[in-house]
Amino acid sequence: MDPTDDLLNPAHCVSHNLQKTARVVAGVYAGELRSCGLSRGQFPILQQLEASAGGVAMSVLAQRLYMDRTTLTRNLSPLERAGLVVREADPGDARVRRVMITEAGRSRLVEGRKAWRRAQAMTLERIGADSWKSLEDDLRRVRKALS
Amino acid sequence: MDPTDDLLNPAHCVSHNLQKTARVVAGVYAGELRSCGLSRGQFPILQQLEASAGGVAMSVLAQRLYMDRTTLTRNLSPLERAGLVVREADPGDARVRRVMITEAGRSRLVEGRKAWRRAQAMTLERIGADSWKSLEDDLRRVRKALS
DNA sequence: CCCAATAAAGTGTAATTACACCTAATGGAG
DNA sequence: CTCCATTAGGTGTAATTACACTTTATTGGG
Repeated sequence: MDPTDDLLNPAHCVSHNLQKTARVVAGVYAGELRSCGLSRGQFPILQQLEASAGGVAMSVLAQRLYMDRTTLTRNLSPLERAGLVVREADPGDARVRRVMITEAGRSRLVEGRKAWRRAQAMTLERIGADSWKSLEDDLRRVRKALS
Repeated sequence: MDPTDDLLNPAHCVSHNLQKTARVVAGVYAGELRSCGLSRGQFPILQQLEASAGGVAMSVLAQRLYMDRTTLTRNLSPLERAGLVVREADPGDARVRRVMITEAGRSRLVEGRKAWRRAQAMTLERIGADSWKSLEDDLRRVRKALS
């Protein structure tokens, strides 16, 4: 008997298991980040932008975040309204819009990282650092295998 | 040096790693389920309702799905509009609304499970069934540890 | 019995997600 | 140089997520 037969039961759904675990974990981070006015989705965007000197094109940023490009467009709106990022035309290619973090964005990130670190430390303590190390590798493998 | 120091770097964020992996995987399932008119979020709800004979209270259903109760309220709207579920008052407690799957919901689930099984088989083939077995256990442990 | 604490559920608002579709700019084939 | 396939990006629409707040019903202490 094929041992994967058991896994073809909806209770073992890869998508739903990841989804609901992500929801539970996101709650911890959202709770800490709220104190500095950042949402769980905004922090990774700013974090990625800080590491991208000179700005980065929408499509490239979306790929790095494993995010749909149109989702990123919507998610940047509140950040732009808050003055934490700017979008400006690329001098070499008029189709490209380069996204950049502002000074206000950088200083918000300083606060954000403190909150994030509390959430990460809290989470690691509860699930175990070693446990997370192997889980993180497994998740990376899953993304690589499917994209 | 504390080996968890390295994990306190935003690149190792538990929340974001789970979130982006969930997004990638969800794409596979959404692609297959679209053919039968169910979204990635609707399938687990119907699946859970089919296993709950006699209907189930909103709060209980939300807990079983590791979902916020108010999120569930919104997610049931399209399902109710489509006639796949009904909400009716509990005879014993007027505060409680029992959610039930309809006949139309059950027959949609028959189609949904075929689509789901394709997505699950496709995913397992790419990430490896053994790999998923241990990952599934780890994810369950994470949920248990945080909720 | 009465009322305050608790519990179940919905609503306002806003962010997150993404498919289908649209516009505009680029660049290569002829 | 022209034309059109390709690429970058935004918009319409709709589902997903969840906090703060409200409403309604139950229940337990006095």
